[in-house]
Amino acid sequence: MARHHRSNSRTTSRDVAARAGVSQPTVSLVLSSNPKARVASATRERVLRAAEELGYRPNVVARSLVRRRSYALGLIVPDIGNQFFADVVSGAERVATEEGYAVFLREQRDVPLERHLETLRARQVDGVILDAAGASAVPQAAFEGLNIVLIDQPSDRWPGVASDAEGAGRAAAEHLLALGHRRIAFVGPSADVHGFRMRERGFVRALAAAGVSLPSQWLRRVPATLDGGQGAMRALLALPQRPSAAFFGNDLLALGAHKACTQLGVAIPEAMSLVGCDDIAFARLVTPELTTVAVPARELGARAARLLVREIEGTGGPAQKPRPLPVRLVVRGTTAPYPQERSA
Amino acid sequence: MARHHRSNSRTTSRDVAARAGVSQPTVSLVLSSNPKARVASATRERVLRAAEELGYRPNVVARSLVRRRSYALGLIVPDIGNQFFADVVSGAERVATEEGYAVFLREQRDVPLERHLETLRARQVDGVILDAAGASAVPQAAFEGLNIVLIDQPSDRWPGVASDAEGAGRAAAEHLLALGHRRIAFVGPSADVHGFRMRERGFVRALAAAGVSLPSQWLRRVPATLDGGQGAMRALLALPQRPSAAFFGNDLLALGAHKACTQLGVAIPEAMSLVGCDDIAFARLVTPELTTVAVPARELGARAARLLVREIEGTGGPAQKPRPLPVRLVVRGTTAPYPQERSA
DNA sequence: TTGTAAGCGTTATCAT
DNA sequence: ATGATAACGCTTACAA
Repeated sequence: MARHHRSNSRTTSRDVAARAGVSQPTVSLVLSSNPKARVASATRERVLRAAEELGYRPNVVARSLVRRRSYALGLIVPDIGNQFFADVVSGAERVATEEGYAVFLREQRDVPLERHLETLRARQVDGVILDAAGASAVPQAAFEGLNIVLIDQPSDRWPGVASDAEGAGRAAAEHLLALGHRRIAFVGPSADVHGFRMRERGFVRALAAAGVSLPSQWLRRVPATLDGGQGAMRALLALPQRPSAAFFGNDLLALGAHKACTQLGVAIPEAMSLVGCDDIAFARLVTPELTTVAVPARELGARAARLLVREIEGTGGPAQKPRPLPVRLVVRGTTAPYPQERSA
Repeated sequence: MARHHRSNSRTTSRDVAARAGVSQPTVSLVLSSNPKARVASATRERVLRAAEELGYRPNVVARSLVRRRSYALGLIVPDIGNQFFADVVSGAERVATEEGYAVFLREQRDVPLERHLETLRARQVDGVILDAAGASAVPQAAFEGLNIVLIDQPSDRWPGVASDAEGAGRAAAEHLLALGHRRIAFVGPSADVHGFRMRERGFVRALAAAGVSLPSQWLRRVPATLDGGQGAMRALLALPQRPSAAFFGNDLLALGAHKACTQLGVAIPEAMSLVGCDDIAFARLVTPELTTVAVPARELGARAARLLVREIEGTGGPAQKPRPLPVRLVVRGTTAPYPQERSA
């Protein structure tokens, strides 16, 4: 194997050209693997060898400038600390890398979405994936000339991917109903995120379809955290009329509730059935393990990236509306038949 | 407020120049806020207004090409799904953004470190943060001409930041010893990561200093996951000679062990004391809550980014060796005095 | 103080 | 098949 002089990126296509005894554009022709440009296999060999020997790596920045394509994507998520979003990021990053795109990661936190879009645009990203960001609240101008893909947030302006959030809620409700529960609570995130609203809607509708009502004191909105879920369950348990089961907008909430029950000596699932949503790894940590609705977070990220790349490159059909990714009820230990119905 | 024509990034400094009636370099001079270039405040005003009106955003790619600085950082972590690394990423991203740098996120997974470095270099990143990657196993050439900062992985070639891993192990040991435990196990990740080895070393040394030995059947190495911890604890409990307490290389392992004890009816902390390490959010989920050693993951990421930027920009002192970030023992519910010693 | 010119490292359009 | 030549949008001397 040839000895590399320096894999230093200061080596330019000029250097390679000099060493191979060809012109600089020829080097570009050889290495960019432009299909419509044939080059004599003899010179091709010489160029490749020279490049190899010099450890040449094309300067992507220069390429971006002239091609007006950066082969870079922006990825904006609310909170990387949340396992669910971490998985989305992981999936998106993998696909993007496979497709030859690099990804600029942004956490929303206190920076307004608009600013993120601005700075990403300044970096000439070819597109942006927005996960659960309040895209509708931002002036159109901010998106001008940007390829956008939304995750869990339908829009008729931009394409997107989503899980079957309504189906998730429905699956949870039907599971609980089938077990004989009729006094069922719902605990949802206070954040106004479309996916969460849909989970709630699917749940509420399925209850209604079964003739089961959801009184307001059993419908609680709290921050989507462990503490939020814990507080909500405490409140529920303090009610004169306790529910016998509850569905939660995500696993964090459900796990918080799980803890509240354990602390207060409320037996799970005998005295209280719990259903979460997402199926994060920690759902199996608690005892009994959490019954939940599995949502394919990584797959969501992966598809978003794939969709965006397709959009950028103009490949793929004419914006075929992708149907939501299916969710799957995972029955574990936190749900049991409603006590009174056992004889049935 | 003036009406923007289009905040489209196709607006170039030329357009601004035309509208302001100045030459293009003048626009550059005004907007790049180059200190050593004074421009008449009248023209400055005109330029700024024109830029504002056209919604001009400088093309960072073009700037990168000529400055030979991309104001972009690479950030390579083993696994974003791991809460700890997610926090590191979050901290690093925040600081980088504050300092005007964008970050390319890379998950190691199956892609070899060398490849990541290569593609990041092709993108002209100004530096790379490497978290718990096997940097020493990679040929020097891969790092040639790259600014590197290591996290939790000391090296005399590159600067880095680390937590006081040895102190973490020591703190855990001293806590357990103070409670009267003498039969103490250690469960560590099988992965050969420096930080983990140091946690182990601190732990083992503190035991030795107290005259307590760690027989080999109480020292277990398993994958750093919930399942790994669960399996390790099962094995420990199956031993003819059970330990009365155990320290774990990270919280995932400890939580897995927690679950194993619960499943097998081993009372925590009465029959088994557990100490984790990291203090991830889920440490408080279980009942009783996990005693652990808190490691400032976000701060680690933040400092790494700060250090890298300093290195890149040549500011800051001459590579002052930063001391490890302090860790803190958080005593919660999984540790109790050794039964026999209660009378003392 | 400001305009002119050169060049960053590529790709792309021509001639040859 | 390959080599000039001209961009891409910006920064940075150097003139004017």
